[in-house]
Amino acid sequence: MEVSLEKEYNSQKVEEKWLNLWKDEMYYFDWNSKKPHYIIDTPPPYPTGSFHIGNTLNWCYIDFIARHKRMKGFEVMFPQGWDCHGLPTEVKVEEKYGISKNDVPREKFRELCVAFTEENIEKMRETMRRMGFSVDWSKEYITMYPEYYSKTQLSFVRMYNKGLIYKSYHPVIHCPRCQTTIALAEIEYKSGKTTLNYIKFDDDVVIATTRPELIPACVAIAVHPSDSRYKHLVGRKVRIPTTEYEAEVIEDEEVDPEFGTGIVMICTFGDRQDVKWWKKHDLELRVILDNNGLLNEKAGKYKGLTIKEAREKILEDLKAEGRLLKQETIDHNVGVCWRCKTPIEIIVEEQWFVKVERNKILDAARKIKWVPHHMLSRLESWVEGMEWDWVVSRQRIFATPIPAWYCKKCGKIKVAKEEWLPVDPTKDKPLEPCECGSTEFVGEDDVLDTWMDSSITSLIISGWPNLKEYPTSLRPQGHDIIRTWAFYTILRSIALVNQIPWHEIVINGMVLGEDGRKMSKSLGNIVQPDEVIEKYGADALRQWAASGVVGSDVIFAWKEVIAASRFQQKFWSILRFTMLHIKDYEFNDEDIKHLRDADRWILSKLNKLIKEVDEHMENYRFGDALKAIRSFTWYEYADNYLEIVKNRLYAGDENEKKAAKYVLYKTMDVLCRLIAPITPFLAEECWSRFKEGSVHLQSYPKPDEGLIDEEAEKKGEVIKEIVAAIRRFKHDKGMALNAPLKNVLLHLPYEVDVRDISGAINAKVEILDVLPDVKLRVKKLKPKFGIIGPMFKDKTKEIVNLVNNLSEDDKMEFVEKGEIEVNLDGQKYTIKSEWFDVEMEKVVEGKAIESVEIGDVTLFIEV
RNA sequence: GGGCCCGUGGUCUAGCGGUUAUGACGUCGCCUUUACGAGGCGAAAGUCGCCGGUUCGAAUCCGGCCGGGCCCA
Repeated sequence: MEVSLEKEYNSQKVEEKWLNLWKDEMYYFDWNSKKPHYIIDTPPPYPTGSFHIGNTLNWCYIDFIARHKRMKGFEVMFPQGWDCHGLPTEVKVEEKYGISKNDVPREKFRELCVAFTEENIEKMRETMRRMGFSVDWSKEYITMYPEYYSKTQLSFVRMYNKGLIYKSYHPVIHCPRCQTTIALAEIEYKSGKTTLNYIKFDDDVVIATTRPELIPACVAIAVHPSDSRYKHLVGRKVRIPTTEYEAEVIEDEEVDPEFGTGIVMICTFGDRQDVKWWKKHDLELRVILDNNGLLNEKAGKYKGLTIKEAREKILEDLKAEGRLLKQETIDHNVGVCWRCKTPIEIIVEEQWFVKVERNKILDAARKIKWVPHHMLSRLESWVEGMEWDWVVSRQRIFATPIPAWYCKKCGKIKVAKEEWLPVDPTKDKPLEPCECGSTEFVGEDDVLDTWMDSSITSLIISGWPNLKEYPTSLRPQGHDIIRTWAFYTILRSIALVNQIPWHEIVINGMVLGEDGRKMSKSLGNIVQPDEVIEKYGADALRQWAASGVVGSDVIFAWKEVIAASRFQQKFWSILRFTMLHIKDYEFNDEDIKHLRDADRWILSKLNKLIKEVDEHMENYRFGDALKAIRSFTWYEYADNYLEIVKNRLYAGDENEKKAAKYVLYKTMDVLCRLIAPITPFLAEECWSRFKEGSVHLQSYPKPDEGLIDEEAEKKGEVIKEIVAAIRRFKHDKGMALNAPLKNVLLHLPYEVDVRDISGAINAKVEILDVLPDVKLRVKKLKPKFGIIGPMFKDKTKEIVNLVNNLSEDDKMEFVEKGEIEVNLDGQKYTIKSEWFDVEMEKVVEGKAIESVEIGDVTLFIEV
């Protein structure tokens, strides 16, 4: 075993070394293991090609949990998936090859997307491996491969057969540029300016609209029921300008009387509010916009125009008729396609829908433990506000095909049988004829929303359709996808197996840039994990990740990473010191009999630390866990204990040394294991220098209750305080800290081991039985408000002041007798000294020695 | 406009009814003390966003306001 350690901890060298030595098999999950199982439904990232710092935070949390649980004796499944399908890749591939998806055969385009995604996945895997995540790579799943998407299709078939999926005409959100339907969750809102037009429909009916091009689609006119200006209009039929249609004036609470004229036209459809009103008032449907973005014959003479052209033309016509009364510029928010930022439209099309059973989902969500709990309300308010079912059909190519056909003869829908899967209806045929006897079909060329793939991850990792066990233990994810991934997963789990998907969900925050704002290219505040790893190593980045609070957004801070790497150096120096002294030491539990006060003190603290850290880890408080480890290691163990036992280690007798070495060995053993989930490389390297095997295959430390000893802690604290007081004394006197002192005399009301004190301060230490010429004095009377407050209520402050203002002699008498009588507002009160914490002080008069007070200890120092 | 979260030394943060408000970074002194100078010892620095209320007592609980963030409309 190597005993001399290099002075500097080189994280790059160490981390690369372990990346080469560790085997993937260390983290393989075994269904047959007798240990309790812990299954994590990890997020399958979208393969953009770069594993960003937000992913890093999320995966650090997962890895802390996985490693901790493993060491606690669980068989942990930490799978890794990739959510591949979707528009972003289609767009990238189009850019890369300079083509449009319709320029090549569907199959060819799909192949290009697959190849592109495979490269991206490989890049992201590299970063993940470099971070030291204990992923079970044998459980990797990739949603674009048939073995995965056939399960997506299976889930579709089963939900269709249960009546949970249907086809229907419905208003849907449509991106005119991408030529596809998008989900509510895919809308982004951008603020901007627009023109509000005041248009006269009738002499006393003037509406305000930002969408004049939709006037031909106007199916009603609405006013607020309590708007006295327009009471008389309700029920009147008004001719709609530019058309032959008429619309009735109706009342609705949701009309904003402050906006425009307080009269609003309802169109099918200008925005989601129109859809709500259309449904609520059972209005006519007059769709004037086709999904190619052009107006149709229902728009009359405006047929064939684009939205923009129609707007100009209609405004021009209205102006000519004298109907355009006023135009003003206003701020408004416009819904845009999240991908291409084109303003979205609402159109009516036949689509596939998944039923949203709101109450079932809410019941299920409430059975899951949410960490932090308030994240549940985000899901609740989302679900409660849902107006439409989930549109799952998309007009794209790179996605899971919808396994359905339409009979050419009778038009009936034919959904695939389970055993036919996977299928691609654009090239495969159903294996049985239609009920009408026909064998002629048209394959569905719409595909499924990507969330249909990724919302069954909890099921897939559990072996579905042959579930091995369910629900899973944990879902770790960001709060940005509560309304999508979390919501859809719960929906699907209920729909398919009628169970919650996980027992717990832990939500991580977003990573903000150093300026406290969301990381974005335009702000130039992006930090890539690879850059941090290159400079300070994965462990330092992992410590940064641990330092936040789960659920809160975390600011990326280089100084945190630097502080983390300094701690690693400190840890390493402690190991160096340890190895220097224990190289010839055989660990022996018998040596416990040689322990001195200082040893028992630090061991007691160490065992309390174990309890504390484990509790923090169990509750996902990684920041608190790391903080506890750091402050114990640095400020208790290194700064105090090691300084105190140095003299014993260098100059003590055999038994004195044995005790200290016992502590050195034990503490390093525990610290390596405690910190292993957070800094796996550092822990492994340190472990390997003094023990066999991998620290990651050890058990998490368990507290030894027998070593938790309040009495020892009290004595240890006194030793520490005395040593610190002497240091301070020397510092104040301008002496070197190791300068010898003639003599130190101690007076204290209990026995304490002076061996280490003497060694640490470089002086002879004697215990005095009797105090020399000193005077006792009451230094402080600290009121116990918990007792006095309720007793004296509003008199409390005055009582406390009275006591504090007593003369020195009276205070002394008060403490000696245990009570005193005071007058307040002519009333007498008896005050007991036990209602106060009494601090005494000793004063030496006219002596050539200095005295220092620490608690109930008096120090006399002869220089 | 709605929901949720958050305002504590220069910066970030702990505390969430009871002493003199925690810690880190930074700042300022001092120190070649044989693991670590990326270290050690010590010091200065805060009217706990503002205004009310509850209470003997509020950073902490309640209400309002102001400011920030996230998600949504």
